[in-house]
Amino acid sequence: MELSPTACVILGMVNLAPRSGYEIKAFADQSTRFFWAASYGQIYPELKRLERAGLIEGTSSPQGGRKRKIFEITAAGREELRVWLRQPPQTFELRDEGLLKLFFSDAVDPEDATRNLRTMRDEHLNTVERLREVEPMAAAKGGYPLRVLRFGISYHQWAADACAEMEAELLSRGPKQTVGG
Amino acid sequence: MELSPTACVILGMVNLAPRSGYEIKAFADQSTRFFWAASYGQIYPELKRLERAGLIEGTSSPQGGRKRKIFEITAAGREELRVWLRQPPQTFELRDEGLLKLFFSDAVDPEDATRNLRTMRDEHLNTVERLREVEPMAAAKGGYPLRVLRFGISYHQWAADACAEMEAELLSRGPKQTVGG
DNA sequence: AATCCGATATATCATCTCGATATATATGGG
DNA sequence: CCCATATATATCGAGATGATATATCGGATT
Repeated sequence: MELSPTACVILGMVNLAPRSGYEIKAFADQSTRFFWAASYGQIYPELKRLERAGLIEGTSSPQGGRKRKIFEITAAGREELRVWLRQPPQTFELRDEGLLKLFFSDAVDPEDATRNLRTMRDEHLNTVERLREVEPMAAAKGGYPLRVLRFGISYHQWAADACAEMEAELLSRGPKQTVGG
Repeated sequence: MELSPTACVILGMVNLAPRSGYEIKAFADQSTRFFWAASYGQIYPELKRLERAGLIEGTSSPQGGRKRKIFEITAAGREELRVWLRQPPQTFELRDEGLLKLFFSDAVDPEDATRNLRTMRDEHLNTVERLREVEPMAAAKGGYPLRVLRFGISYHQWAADACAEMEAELLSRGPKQTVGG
C-alpha cells in the first residue's frame, strides 16, 4: 500500500508520542508547519484510514465528560513509516504570491513592486523570529527536528536578504528611467 | 469582488498577450511554475468565471476543424489585475517532502537521512539547470520575469548548498557515534 | 454563583485543487 | 497512409483547505 505524505506526517507524529487528533494539529502547527502544513480536514479522516489499515490504534481516554481518543503507532505502522522514509522524496512545491505579483508587476508602478518586496521581506523576517522563538525548545532535544528548524531559519533569512537585494536593485535603476524618460 | 491568486495568474497571463487555455497552461509551465503552478482543472473553469465577470473576453478562432478560443483582457480586467497587484501578498506555502522525511529520520539509519539529503540536493541542482536553460530567453525580454527567474535560480542554488552542508555535518558527526558508541 | 472566554476535542461542509484521463483534430516523419 | 506528437478543451475522483458547528472544561471576571 502506498502511503501519502499526509498519512506519513500523522504516522510520524504518533510514532514520536501517542497523540490525539487535536494534539497532532497543535504539534504540526509549531513544527512541520513551515514545510508541510496539516489541517483538521486532513487529520481526522486520515486517522480513521490509518486505524482501519492497522497502522495506528486509537484508545478512548476521555477527560471528564469530554471524549478524547489517543492514537498509538502499531508495529506494522512503524514498518510502513520506515518504508516511506527510505524512499526518495518526490513532492516539492512552492506557492509564493509575492513572487507571482512581482512577475506581473509591469502592469503597475515600480513603487508597487518595491512595496511588494518590502512586504515579502518583512514576512520572511517575521518567520525567522517566530522560528527563533521555538529554537531553544528544539535545541534541548536536538536531533533532526533541530536541524530542520535551523534549515528553515537559514532559508527565511536568505529569502529576506534576497528580497532586500532585489529591492535595492529596483530602486537604483527605477528612478533613472523616471528622471531620464 | 475578491479575486483569488489563481484567477490573477490567468488574468496576468492574458494581460501579457491574448491566449487560449492551452497556451496559458504551456506558458505557466515554463514561467510561474516554480512558485505558482496551474492545472487544466483550474484554468478552464476559471476562464469561464472571468469571462462571466467581464474581466476577459473569449473569441472563437478555430484552426481548421479544431476549435479554439483566444481570451483577451478587458479594461475592467486590467483594473482588477492592478488592484490585486497593489495589495500585499498573503499566501506563502512550502511543501517539501524531503524536509518532512528528514524531520522524522530518527526512525531510520543515518545513511537513509544522508541519502535523502543527496536526493534533495540533486533535485535542487536539477531545477537550477532547467531554469538556466530558459534564462537566455527571459534575459532577451528583461524586466520583472527575468528578475523572478534569477531569484528562483539563486534560491535553488542556495537550497542545494544548504543540503550539502547539512549532509557534511551529518557525516562528520554520525560515524563518531557508530565508532565511539 | 453566574457568566463569559478561550482552550480542548472532534467533525463536517462547500469550495478549490490535482493529476489523470477522455475526446478530437492538426502536423510532420517514415 | 499510418502513427506519434502537439494542440485544444473538458471532466472526474480523490484529496486539501479554511471555515464553521458542536460540546466540554478550566479559569477569570463580575
